[in-house]
Amino acid sequence: MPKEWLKEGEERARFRSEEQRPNFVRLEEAVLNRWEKDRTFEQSVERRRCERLNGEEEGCEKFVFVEGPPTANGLPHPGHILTRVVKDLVLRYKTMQGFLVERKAGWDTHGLPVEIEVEKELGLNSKREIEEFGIEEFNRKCKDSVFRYEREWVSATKRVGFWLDMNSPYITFENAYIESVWWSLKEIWKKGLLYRGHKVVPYCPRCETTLSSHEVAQGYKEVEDPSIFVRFRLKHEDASLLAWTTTPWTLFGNVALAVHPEHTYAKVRLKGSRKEEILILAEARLEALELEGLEGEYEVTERLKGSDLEGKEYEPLFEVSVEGEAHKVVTADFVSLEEGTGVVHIAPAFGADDYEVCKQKGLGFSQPVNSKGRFTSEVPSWLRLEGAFVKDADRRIIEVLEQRGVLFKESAYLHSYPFCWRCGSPLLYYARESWFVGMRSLRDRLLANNEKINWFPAHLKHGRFGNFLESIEDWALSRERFWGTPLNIWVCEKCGTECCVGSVAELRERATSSVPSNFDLHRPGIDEVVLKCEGEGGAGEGCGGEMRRVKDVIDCWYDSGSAPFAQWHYPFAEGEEKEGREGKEGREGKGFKQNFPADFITEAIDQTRGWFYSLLAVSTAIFDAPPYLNVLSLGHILDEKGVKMSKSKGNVVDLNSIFTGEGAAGADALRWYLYTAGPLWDDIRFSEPAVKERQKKFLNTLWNSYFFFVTYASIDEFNPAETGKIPVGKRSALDRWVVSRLNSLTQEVVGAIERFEIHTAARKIEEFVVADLSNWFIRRSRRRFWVPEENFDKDCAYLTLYEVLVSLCKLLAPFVPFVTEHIYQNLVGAVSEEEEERESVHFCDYPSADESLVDAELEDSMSTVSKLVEAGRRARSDAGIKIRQPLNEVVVVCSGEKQERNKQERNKERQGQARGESVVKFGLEEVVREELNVREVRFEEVFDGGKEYKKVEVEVNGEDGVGTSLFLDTSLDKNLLEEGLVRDLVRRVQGMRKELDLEYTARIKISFVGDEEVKEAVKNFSDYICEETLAVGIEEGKPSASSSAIYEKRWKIGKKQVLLGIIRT
RNA sequence: GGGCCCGUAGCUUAGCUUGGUUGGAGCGCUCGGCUGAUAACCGAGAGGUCCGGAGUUCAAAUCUCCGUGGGCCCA
Repeated sequence: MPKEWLKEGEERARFRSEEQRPNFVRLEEAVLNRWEKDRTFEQSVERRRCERLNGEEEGCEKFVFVEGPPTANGLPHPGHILTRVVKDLVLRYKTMQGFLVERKAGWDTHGLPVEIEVEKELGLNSKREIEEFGIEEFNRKCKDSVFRYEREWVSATKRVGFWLDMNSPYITFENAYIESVWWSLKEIWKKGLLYRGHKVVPYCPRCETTLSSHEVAQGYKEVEDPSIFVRFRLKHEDASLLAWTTTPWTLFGNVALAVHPEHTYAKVRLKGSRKEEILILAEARLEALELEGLEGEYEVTERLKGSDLEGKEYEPLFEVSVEGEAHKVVTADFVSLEEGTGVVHIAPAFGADDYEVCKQKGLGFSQPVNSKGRFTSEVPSWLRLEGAFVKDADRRIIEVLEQRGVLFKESAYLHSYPFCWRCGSPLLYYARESWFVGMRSLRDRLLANNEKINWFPAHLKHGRFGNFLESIEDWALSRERFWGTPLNIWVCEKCGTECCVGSVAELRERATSSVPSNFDLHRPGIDEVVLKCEGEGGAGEGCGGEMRRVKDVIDCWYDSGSAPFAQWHYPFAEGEEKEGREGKEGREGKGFKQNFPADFITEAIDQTRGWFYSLLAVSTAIFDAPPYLNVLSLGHILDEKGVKMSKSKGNVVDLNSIFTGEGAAGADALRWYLYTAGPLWDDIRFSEPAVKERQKKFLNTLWNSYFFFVTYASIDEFNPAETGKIPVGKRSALDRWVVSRLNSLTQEVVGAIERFEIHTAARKIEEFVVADLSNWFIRRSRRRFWVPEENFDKDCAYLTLYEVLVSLCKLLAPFVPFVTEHIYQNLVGAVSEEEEERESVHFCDYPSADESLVDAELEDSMSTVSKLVEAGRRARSDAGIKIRQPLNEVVVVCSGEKQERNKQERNKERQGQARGESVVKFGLEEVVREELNVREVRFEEVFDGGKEYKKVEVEVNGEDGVGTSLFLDTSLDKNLLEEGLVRDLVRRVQGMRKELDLEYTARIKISFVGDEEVKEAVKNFSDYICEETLAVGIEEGKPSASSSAIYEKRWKIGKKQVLLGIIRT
């Protein structure tokens, strides 16, 4: 650009020059520093809070996100990084789309896993030892432990570029949070949904604690247990029901026998060698008898349905007292015919199904085992089993059954049985008293609220999650533990009245002694608070006795399920609650009502029955509303072998090696890898080389495209602001094509992100960058940039590339926020007049497709062009003529319609010229001509090439492509050969310039030694050679002076030897 | 044991909704070409029981059923 174009005193805008091979890690760290310094994240949010729309100040629409709180008592795992970068992508995208997206961090801090970690550290082994150690101190240790790795979490979060407000997070152990949880529990209590009951839970008798399902799953072992078939004699007829069990010790707790109501049962008369008797069992399980060798020694005397057996009474096996009705046959759907006899022994103290069926049928309860897993005095004394561990008593029990003549058969049974993962004791399924939330009665509401939620992937809605809701159980809320939100129920020691305290104020009001202002609501302090019995409602009708808190804490899933309101200390936080989100007012508030329901949450698939459920459960119980409208479930990160990464397996990749150090890939590379690996809901097989590969493929190509632009734009002193707007319609076909592709791409990307098909969006962008932008547009345009003089087409090329790069930055900003920020700040920051525009790509609006710039026909034609070029190259390859050798022509044979279109395209250009517009040189034909290095491209309907022409079929999409073929003229004359030779020389000189690492604009002198043909070729094409290589001259002979400024190299071109020397001027 | 998801070249995967020429890419491998943006790129080649079986159909990677291997959640 000539200097004289500049107005006087005007500073020339220059793009900052770049390294060809950037250190992405350093680049990212620089961007992070700048974000920190400029408070870019905070600004990106605030700018949407109060934006000028149509001249009026108005807050933007909210897009509400709730952070699923992690626990910081362990290091962040690649799986956590995945959720963080997915959240970040969606939230940045929505922000750029103009939504106000606040992002409050959260920490999940309570629960058994935390306690167990601390127990390990302290060397404690049981609840009793914790109590001896002191609950206060123990809980203090727990509190410390949950932030042990906070620093690592915060730094990892920042390092991957997850913009999250970690300065004011919600923390589940804080009093305010607990108070909100208490409030919600009281709401549930007021609805009569919080009740005390029994639940059969996996229980370790040695540790005296229940185990969570996760812990149970860790401890299954294959063991051999006794398998016994036992007769239960009917009271009013001469027959026995035959039942099967693998846990003889549970027979002391027998209360009933269960049969399936629909299945057929057989009355069987045994005869032959055995003592004659009548047994009843499921017909389908008669094989149980046959296995006993009774084939042919029994006959079926009667068949009846299970329901016919209901109500029959039988004689108890042992004299154990039962509270309530007992020893009857009941029907139950869970009775299976796959094992046993179809008659199931029911002990409500030792089985969840057993407990449920007894409750339903109004039967009693018997608990002959204490909390240490030992028999109580309920067991008849003559058995001498009192105090014995239940699992050790099986042998003795079998002997007694044998003696009593009720043992029908005994064998060994190999199955998997759970053991305590910590101490190795066999677990018992054991009925414990527990507090429940009556979710079963809310089933229909849960299902109805689930209908209002969009699930990604969709199958979860009515699949895994829907099925789970269909058969929802009451929520066993209480835990007999220490570190958790204390259950806010107090019971009167005198009259048994229970009350639920819903706030700290209420606690203070009803306490018999004063509660200090900074009172910690955790155990053990809260256990000391005694209330005065004023009846349930606290209206003074109580007995006046002392009320003490039940000792339980609550399931920490309830904590995180309360996040939508508890993070705002709802309903206690004052002055922030205005209208709800649906209303027109008050959308700017920070309170619960402005942020409910959430628009979006995402976590890994294992949260389906975890957080995704606990949120819905709490929200349904209290507000009867869905807590989130869109939920994205993510897959897990597996290691290279496809095994889930976990601490215990030791296969967790240390992500620090990706974020820091020499040759590390960086956060953008990691993000891009995770986004492109596959659908987010599928598991990802993670490997570091794969991350590197993504970087090589995508980030480097993106960078190179940018680098190319910056390099040449600097040489040419191109400034988009000065060039001004050139309507896309006036630019060359190549420009119009890439702009069309960009807009098509934008359309596809936005659509894919909306469906959370992030991988589709990312892969489409990658394809565009690598194939369309870099390998086609830029490669094809190289010569357009290389022309030394000013020209309209060059301006078009620069402007087009510039615009595409800037748009691409915006399109990519949510995906790879660092490199796009860096590129954007150079491209736009260097030239834009608008202060706001310059600051950050993340303040920009997300691109939307301009459909007027999409030219499907042109895209189609270009794809045909590339097919023709491919075919031409194949033809050359077949003919053994390299691309550098110019040829006379190619002839494309295709339908008349196609030719017509081509003609139109050419006419358009000519009309443009006729109107005096700047010359648009690059039509599609031109692309083929240059790519195939031929002097002419001809289109014919029919062509018979003859033997000089190499014919190749072309595969062209669409109907008019049928029968398209290409003929390459392979004939060579002296002039063509000479030009080919010259191009070989130019190529060698360029290679030498590159080896010398010369400035792009450096001038040189060339010397050469070669045969007569070389001499003649150089003579005829010396201008061309000089122009291409920026040489001031080319001379025959060895360079006169041998100095260090001379670089000589001997080349073999075909069969010729050529010596080339270049001299810097 | 139950529910849901996944299985395509040595590896990573597209295609499956709506069945229709010869299942398409990338990495890696062999050969050739291009290149003063590129760690790239282009052309040719080698590499597939589309997990197995059955069914529906004129036609199945695609739809249905039954297996099998893996994953997740729950018993």
